[in-house]
Amino acid sequence: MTGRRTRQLTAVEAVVRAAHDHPSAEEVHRRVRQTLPQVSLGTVYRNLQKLAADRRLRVVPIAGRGARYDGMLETHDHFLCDTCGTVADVAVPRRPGTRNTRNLHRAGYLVRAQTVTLYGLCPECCQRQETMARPGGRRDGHEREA
Amino acid sequence: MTGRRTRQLTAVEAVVRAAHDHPSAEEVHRRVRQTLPQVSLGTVYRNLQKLAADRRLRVVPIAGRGARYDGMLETHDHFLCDTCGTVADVAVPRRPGTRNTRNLHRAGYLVRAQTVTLYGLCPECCQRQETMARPGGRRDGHEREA
DNA sequence: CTTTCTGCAAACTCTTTGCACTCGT
DNA sequence: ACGAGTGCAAAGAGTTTGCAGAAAG
Repeated sequence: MTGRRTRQLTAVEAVVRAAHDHPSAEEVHRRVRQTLPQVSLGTVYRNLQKLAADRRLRVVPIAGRGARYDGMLETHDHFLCDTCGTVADVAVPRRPGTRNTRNLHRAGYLVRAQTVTLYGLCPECCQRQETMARPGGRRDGHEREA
Repeated sequence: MTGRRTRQLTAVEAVVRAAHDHPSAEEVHRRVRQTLPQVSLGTVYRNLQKLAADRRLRVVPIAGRGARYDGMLETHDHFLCDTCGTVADVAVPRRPGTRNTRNLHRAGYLVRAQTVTLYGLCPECCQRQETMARPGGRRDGHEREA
């Protein structure tokens, strides 16, 4: 499954690895173009897929709208802001024992990886909401936004 | 944000609540039609959105392809099979307060919910793969964490 | 030289939306 | 009766794919 090392593949991997935000495919395309101005979006998608299949990057699925890509391979988790939609890397320390998945193993599952995803408000949005919260005004956190 | 109780809304909620698999919007539409034959897909989407906003169901985002809906509101987690793509409810017991979201709170995050998603092979696919693995046959060397 | 990969554009899938009409309240 | 909700169909967003030509091995 190794395939050829084309400059497009190399560039896509470099971009994802260098990115500290969690870029969408379209965003990766934009960045790759700074080096290889005429790469096509289709090629970016193909290479992202290939890298994901080879486990050289992670795919972070987001509700509704498309996926995000994450070059960080070490174990870490994600925080998704309800309001602004940004994805942040967070460390949710867990015990190394993986005692939790033991009963799954017994049930016949083969657990390859696990992700913790947290939902809520990021510091910025949290503060903004606090500022808007006025006595008498009722607030409730509904995700919307586009 | 309550809105009107239309028969479409009621039917969509009933279907999602009754479902034990994790149906896609299209699948929900198919099922709702058994009761209300001429509901439109658009309406199903609108009602699924509304129910999600009111937190009367959960949205389970899947990589690449569309979202799945889950009527089970109690805390539980999901297992995604790498091969067949099915979503299964699993119980990953955790200690109530012990998760270290405390440092996130300190950092200014407001954590509303958290999900654990496990990836790997479901019992069926696990067995199928075992059967195919022959001595001398190449191994697909993707062993990663647990 | 062969085979895989690319660019392009069209096709596809999933989801959202504008509009006129319907039906809860 | 008023306006939120609906059906329909068309538009949007995101992703995949067929094909002729380019380029990695």
